[in-house]
Amino acid sequence: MPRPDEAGAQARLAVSTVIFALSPDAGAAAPSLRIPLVRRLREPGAGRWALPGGWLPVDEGLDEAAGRTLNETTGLAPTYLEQLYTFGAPDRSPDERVVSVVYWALVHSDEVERAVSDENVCWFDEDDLPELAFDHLEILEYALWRLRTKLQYSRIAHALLGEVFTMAELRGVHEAVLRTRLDPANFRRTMEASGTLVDTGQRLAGTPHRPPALYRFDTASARRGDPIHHITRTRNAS
Amino acid sequence: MPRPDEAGAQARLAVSTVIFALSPDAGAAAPSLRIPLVRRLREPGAGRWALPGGWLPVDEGLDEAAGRTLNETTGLAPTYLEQLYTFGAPDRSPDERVVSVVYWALVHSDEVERAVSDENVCWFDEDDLPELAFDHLEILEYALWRLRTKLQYSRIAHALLGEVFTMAELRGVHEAVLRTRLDPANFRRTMEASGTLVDTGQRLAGTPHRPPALYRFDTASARRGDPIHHITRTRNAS
DNA sequence: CAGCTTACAGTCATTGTGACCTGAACGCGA
DNA sequence: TCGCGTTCAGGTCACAATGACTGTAAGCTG
Repeated sequence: MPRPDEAGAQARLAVSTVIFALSPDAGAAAPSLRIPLVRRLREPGAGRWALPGGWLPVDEGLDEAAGRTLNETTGLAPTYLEQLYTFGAPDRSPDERVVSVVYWALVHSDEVERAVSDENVCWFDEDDLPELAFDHLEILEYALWRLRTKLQYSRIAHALLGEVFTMAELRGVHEAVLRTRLDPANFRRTMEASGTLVDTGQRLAGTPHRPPALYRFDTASARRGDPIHHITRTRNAS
Repeated sequence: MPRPDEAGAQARLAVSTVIFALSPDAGAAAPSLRIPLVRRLREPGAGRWALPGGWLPVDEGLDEAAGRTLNETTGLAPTYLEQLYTFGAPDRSPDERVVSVVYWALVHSDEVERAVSDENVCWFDEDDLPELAFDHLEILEYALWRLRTKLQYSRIAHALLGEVFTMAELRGVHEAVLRTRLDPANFRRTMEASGTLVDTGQRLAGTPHRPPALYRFDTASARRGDPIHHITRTRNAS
């Protein structure tokens, strides 16, 4: 790292997070992706919706700042948090130069109901987004692309579900994210071959049909691939 | 983007780049990956080797700053430049808080000879690295992982070669990066099926054996995949 | 021209995957 | 109680992709 040449004007560092969850109405219809946004109260961009975030304190790490600001503004505790990209075009904010380190997060569907529900914090459906502030729409679309891409080679769908889940629920996550129908038999075969699922032995009772098996994600087998470690928190209170 | 809560201490923003090229001794032995590093002249970390980079000016974009600092310190003009990751642990620099937006770049092998050759700018072999300053070793290893991973699903090997190349040269790039032997016939079949190569019709004369065909990369077919656009410059003078 | 090396083309077996089928297990209504 | 419908769960079949291998063509050297 070089030495500061001058003590003059400098870009400000912000941290923002794109949060994904599934719509809780998992009853009959297919679930859809939802994203919480916060309404901006101050200029620039007052009134518009924006990604939750905040300025980076001098003594806080990037991952910690992303998790904290996300929790402070939405009350959510993510199960998956990963750095997405750093956006720093000189004109992305009208007044001053702002560089945003953007993260993306996945939260359990049952966590959504415990989230802050405010007139300034609102959940939007993936294809029913409002007008966003700054370049946040571009950021959100990039995060969506990354989620869809990573779902196909990594095993992150469990981060959108609860502790245990049925094969049909897991398939529903893939179908909702990828926006396509998947063959139940082939999906089962692929997931069982991946070795990341553990059959709990339990079965979900009360269904009008044959009770499905309940699975758990094998945390031991998930530690390969990306060398940058991702935060996979157990839920903590805000 | 929120409003500054205080005008107090703030992290400084730096931009660094991990540059990859192949060793020019493409005569007989297999080429190897080489990385240019610069010697730090000032504290902290004076005397150690570090990634080329510099502070981010207020009015310059991230991509532009990465390309400029890379060119100023090494004299290189990269053919491929992509953002890698942003490193911002609070203790990664001893004195002040520094957040580094790190890029990775590929340069043509013939570009290496035009590069600055200084006692403060030196090329190191991939497995003969010196002691690096700060967390730059961790950064470099992550960039290496990304290069190896991306080479297998994207077509970026041409960025390490010249304008035209033989199939054996292209295979040599893959073998050098992936550190493994590849079957010539299967490699040819895979590359021809990818549709990214164009036969120039010319053949490389002067070889002691059957003259190989010269290929060119099909720039039109390379525009798919990652929605974040990468800089693919034509070479420009420093 | 013999002999060598590399370029390039083709074959065969294995594997992964999409499409489809069949039986099993449950609740529900007649 | 007994079909009956629905979903779970395990299987087969066909095709594409790929690794291992063999064969032929085209240049140079002695």
